[in-house]
Amino acid sequence: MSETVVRKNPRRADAQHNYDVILAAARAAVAERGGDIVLEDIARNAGVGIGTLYRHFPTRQELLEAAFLDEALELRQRAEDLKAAPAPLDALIDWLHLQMDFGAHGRSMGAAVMNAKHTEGTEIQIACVDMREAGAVLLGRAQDAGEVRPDVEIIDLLRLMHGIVIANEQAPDQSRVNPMFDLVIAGIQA
Amino acid sequence: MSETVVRKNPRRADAQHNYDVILAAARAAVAERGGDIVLEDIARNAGVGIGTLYRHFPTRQELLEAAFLDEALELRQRAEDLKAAPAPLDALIDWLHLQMDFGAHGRSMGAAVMNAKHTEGTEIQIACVDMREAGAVLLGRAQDAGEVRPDVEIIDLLRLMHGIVIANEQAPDQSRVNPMFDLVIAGIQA
DNA sequence: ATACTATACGGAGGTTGCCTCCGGTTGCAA
DNA sequence: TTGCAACCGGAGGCAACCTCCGTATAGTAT
Repeated sequence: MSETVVRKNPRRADAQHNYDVILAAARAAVAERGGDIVLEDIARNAGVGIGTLYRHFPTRQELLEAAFLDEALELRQRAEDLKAAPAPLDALIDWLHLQMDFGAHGRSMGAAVMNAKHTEGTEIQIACVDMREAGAVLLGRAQDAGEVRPDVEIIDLLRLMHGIVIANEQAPDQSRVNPMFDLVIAGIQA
Repeated sequence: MSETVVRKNPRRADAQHNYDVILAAARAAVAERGGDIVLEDIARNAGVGIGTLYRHFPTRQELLEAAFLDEALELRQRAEDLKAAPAPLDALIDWLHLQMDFGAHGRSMGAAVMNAKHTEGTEIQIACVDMREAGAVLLGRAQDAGEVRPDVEIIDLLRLMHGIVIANEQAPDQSRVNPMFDLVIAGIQA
């Protein structure tokens, strides 16, 4: 959750410290308010000036991406764990459920994490690709087992999970989430 | 597109005129910029003060809803038209495609139009309910024909359409939209 | 035609959040 | 210890939101 991120060209100790503190504050804020965080609040909670925040995270997007890095890593790990599960389709389903849970404050995460189209080599970009590839393995297993149609692609599934979350985000009742999910699952089965 | 909206307690002629002009400006803006319209631009283009805009549309949401009223009406009409189509499932599919096209600038519309949970009796609320019910008829026909599973609900389909649109909104390539759509369609079939 | 008033107009200005810029500060290597 | 590259931080400019209230006028009553 809060391991110090190591950088290629090492920064000064104070800079690294501020980076960590800001990131921690951002994570806390995202956890409770979702993606519509107020950057100046983050800075204040972190005990740094707004300028410092912007130096470390030039865009709101970058801050969000950094805040979600852990989630991407964990989702990848969960996929790894599920590779050994006996029922490939169930494993895939479980993992897709996790996708929705993790992206619960979805709008924010979605844009940041779902697409790995960002500047090559970013930590978050790599993490996203890894996560997606791990998911692709789960999908592949289910396909090899003949449980899922071979033409289904992991990116579509991930985006659908994301779509389900945000389409229900401002709805008062979350009761449609599961039916929608089941409908998608029905759609991928062989 | 621009029929004068009649109101219960008639307003002054100048007020009605301004209402119409503002709405026209809002529709134009929405058509080209999507939901992230700038209210002061709308007012300027309409040739009224910002105060006047806010009197007629106290919240951004209300303005958007009013701007999308036509689309909801047209979607309802399209559903009516498709009721006579020979192939029920194809008719449903066509209509769902229309949903995506109309909601193309989706984020804005989505919240406003997809849910009919707003204050009872609003024009837009009624229009949404009507639209959805018209869609439900299409769905029902496909179900009666044995082409779609009987447990599918129209609300889930609409939200999935919405979800597909917004999940792809910030993606550079729209190429996943159709696969995702097809996947959903596969999921509803009997 | 005139006067009256409920209704409507409009924009100045307060608020919030975004982001930049640059004078001052400081870690750290020599 | 010193010098400077790296870093800090917040003042301030900007954009958009929204409110408030003095002014204007449509519609009506006389």
